[in-house]
Amino acid sequence: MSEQETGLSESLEDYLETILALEKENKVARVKDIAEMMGVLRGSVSGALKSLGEKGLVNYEPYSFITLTPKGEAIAKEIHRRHEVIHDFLANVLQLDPEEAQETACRMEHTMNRAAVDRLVKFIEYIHYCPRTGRDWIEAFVGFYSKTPPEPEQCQRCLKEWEDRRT
Amino acid sequence: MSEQETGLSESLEDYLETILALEKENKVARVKDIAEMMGVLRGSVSGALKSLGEKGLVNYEPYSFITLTPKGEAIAKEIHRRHEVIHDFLANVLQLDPEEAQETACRMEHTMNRAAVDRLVKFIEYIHYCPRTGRDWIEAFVGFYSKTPPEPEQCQRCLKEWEDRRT
DNA sequence: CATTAAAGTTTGGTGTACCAAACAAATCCG
DNA sequence: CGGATTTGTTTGGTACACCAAACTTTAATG
Repeated sequence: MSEQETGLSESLEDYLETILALEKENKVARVKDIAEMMGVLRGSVSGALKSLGEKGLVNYEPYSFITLTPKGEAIAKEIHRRHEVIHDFLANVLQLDPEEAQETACRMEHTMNRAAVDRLVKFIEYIHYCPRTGRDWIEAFVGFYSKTPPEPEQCQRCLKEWEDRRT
Repeated sequence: MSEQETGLSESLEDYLETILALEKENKVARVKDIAEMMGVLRGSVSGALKSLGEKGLVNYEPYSFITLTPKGEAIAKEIHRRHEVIHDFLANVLQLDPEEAQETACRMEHTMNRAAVDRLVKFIEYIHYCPRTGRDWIEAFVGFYSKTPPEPEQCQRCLKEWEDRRT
């Protein structure tokens, strides 16, 4: 019981997310595929499924295919959504390289609750919506973080160019 | 060995961070204070200190006062820095309420590595440096997330007001 | 300085999450 | 069909992080 709102451990949240992905890909999840996708042995999966089954989050009988219950699916989808939002921010706003964004999102999805992620969604929307920011403002961020601090006049020039583009 | 770059568990990272805080406050850390600050029993602290001692991160002899080694201090300061950066983003950019920002930062500090936090620092700087954004742009975010999506003309009005302020 | 209280340690036990490897069931296909 | 292969389960064991409570050391003070 270490986690955020779901009352599940990171590990169990990951299992649900993985099962959701496999359900989409195939129709059901198989122990072997879960194990491969998560990089654990099949025995570990059996244990986790027993636990998720007892919590009413997966439909699981030994030797059966595995599907999410409505409750499990709701959690899986929420975690997956958190992952995507966070990944979007890391990759497209902060512009971390793809691999790093992916890995970091995998960890962060268990540490930001719904309220925080919702606010992050709004923030990303805000950047795109507000006429003062948007795509080109994000792109200009690359120049900011990769070069030494810009001269004030460089900012003025950039600002002027932007104003010209707006007319 | 579950964690980000330090090779330490979240738990051990938290111990280092707590010891750093206590060193600042008093001169050394005491088992009792660590336990209180972290909400664990003293016995748990002894175990953690043994582990940190073996790793060369704290100076620790049974019944002695506790201080960080240079190596331990470097890690503790880096974790603390991550906490502060993340907290700043959550509280002052996303504008989450203080308690939530605090708690979320405590969890996130273990999931973002140095590169990600460095980039986040740059991003926050960028918001304040770039003449198109800055303080008032952040403040206007409140209006964006608390009300229904703004009308385009509302954005135009807001933009005009900003341009007027700039002259 | 001797006793008591506070601080620190140790031991045994819990729950989680994993692995390794022996085992059982299901499936494949000659 | 029926053995071989694959897939899934179980069992025993490790590591971590904690608690509860017995115990030991240190410190406080009458």
